[in-house]
Amino acid sequence: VDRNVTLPVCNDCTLQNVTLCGTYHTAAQTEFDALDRTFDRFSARRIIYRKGVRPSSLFVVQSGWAYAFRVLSSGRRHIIDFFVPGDSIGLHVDPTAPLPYSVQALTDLALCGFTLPNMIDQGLAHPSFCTFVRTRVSEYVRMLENQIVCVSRYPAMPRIACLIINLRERLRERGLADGDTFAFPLTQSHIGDALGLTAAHVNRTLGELRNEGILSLGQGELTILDLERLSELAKSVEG
Amino acid sequence: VDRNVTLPVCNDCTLQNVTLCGTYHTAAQTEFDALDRTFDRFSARRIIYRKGVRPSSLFVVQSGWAYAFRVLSSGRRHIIDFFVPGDSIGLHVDPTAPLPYSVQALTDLALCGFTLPNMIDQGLAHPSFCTFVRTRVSEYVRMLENQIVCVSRYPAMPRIACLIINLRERLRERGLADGDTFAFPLTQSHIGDALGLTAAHVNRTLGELRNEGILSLGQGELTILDLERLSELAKSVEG
DNA sequence: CGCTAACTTGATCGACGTCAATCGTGGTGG
DNA sequence: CCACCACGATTGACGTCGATCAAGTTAGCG
Repeated sequence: VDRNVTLPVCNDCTLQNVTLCGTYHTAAQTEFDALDRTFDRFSARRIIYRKGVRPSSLFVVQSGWAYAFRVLSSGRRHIIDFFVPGDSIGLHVDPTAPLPYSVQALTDLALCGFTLPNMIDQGLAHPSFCTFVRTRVSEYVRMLENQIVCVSRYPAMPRIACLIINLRERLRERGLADGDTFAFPLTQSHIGDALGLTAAHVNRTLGELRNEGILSLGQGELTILDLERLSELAKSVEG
Repeated sequence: VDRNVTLPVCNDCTLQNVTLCGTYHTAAQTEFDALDRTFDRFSARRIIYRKGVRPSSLFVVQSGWAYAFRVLSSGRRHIIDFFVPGDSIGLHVDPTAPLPYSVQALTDLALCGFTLPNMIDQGLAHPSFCTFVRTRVSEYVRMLENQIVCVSRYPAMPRIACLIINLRERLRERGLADGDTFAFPLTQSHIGDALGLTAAHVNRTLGELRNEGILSLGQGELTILDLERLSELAKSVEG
């Protein structure tokens, strides 16, 4: 963990319009400046939170990807959610309870950190912050509900299509996609562990998508070649 | 829908210690009494909320069961959650957004209703109410995350064991279980639609549980005969 | 005493897991 | 510069869980 003394300037942050901290900063700048703030770098594979600890900070991802996961009693890993730049780590959890999952850096990662629970408690006094939190949480709940439908009822192809469409959406919202091309650091194991599939089967399914000319994938970059058909595959999931 | 003029007296409510409204009532009785309150009865199978509408009331279940569901494009139903007495209907959703699911009465149902969003907005001024809401929501989030792991990684037996153990827990918290016997109005289709299984397969799996002497089930009542082994089957799920 | 919803059971089939081997590639040390 | 290694991608053979389809059977209900 590399903790810098010099904090980045929020006004220069390209994500300020989509982040929790940006919302707070806009709502009450002087109060925000008084917060206990850090800027941390984690290298890929580094564990950021370990399941069972009480979270001490809320992190906002500035760059890089991370993911929340559990290790099942069978030893297999289950990935609950991915974090991309702009996302908050630790927003949907009860800050007074032990974390129900671990969080690991998927790529090199830069995080803005804020001490809990002060940050939330103070922030909630501001309506715009409050709305932001409520919206994110109910968005996350809807996402989880969708995910349950997806993994419990649909075969591999729509699950994968759905994951890719969702990530595309999130990355585009944050200005991190160049048309239908974007960074995609997930391995096939990550995809499998997130969707309840084996890496072998993910491979076969991705192969099919490539053969059909629906997407191309390599060098940590994904390009959707035929959004029409990919959406078609994914949209059976929407209830 | 049968809307009574005479409201039940909260002080007589056997669930007041576990409900959202009970918490509010305790925190601020006169303010609570000024709320716009209703008491509604729905007969079994009646639709309470239809997906896509903006919820106008928050309901607290006084007696009976309900469930939240979506209809998939294939025409199949997916059950997202069950509501038992003491649960709030409409607590985890964004009250300003259209509902992401429909809600249907599973048995005859009695609900205490409160107009939204006033009830939430006013209530949040009280710390105990606020804590209650936050705890319920993060509980629900944890439950959804568990459910994703459950349905995406485990075969039918642990899924069913897990569902039964969870319902047992919730009913016991509310004093609605007589030892390990409790009301169980779900049909095998309900179970299947909640767990991503077909009714036929649920039937075979329940048959196994019965043959093994782990539980008995009939007449809308379930008895856990061997909690030890049932927990064993379910606990592979805990991450 | 029909009628319907729910439960039960059997036969067959397909998607996906498992296991195992191979290939490709980037990083590392000699 | 090259041998080596580890991790990820790829591919094949085979087995299994649960879906599907199709009968029955039971139970509640007017």
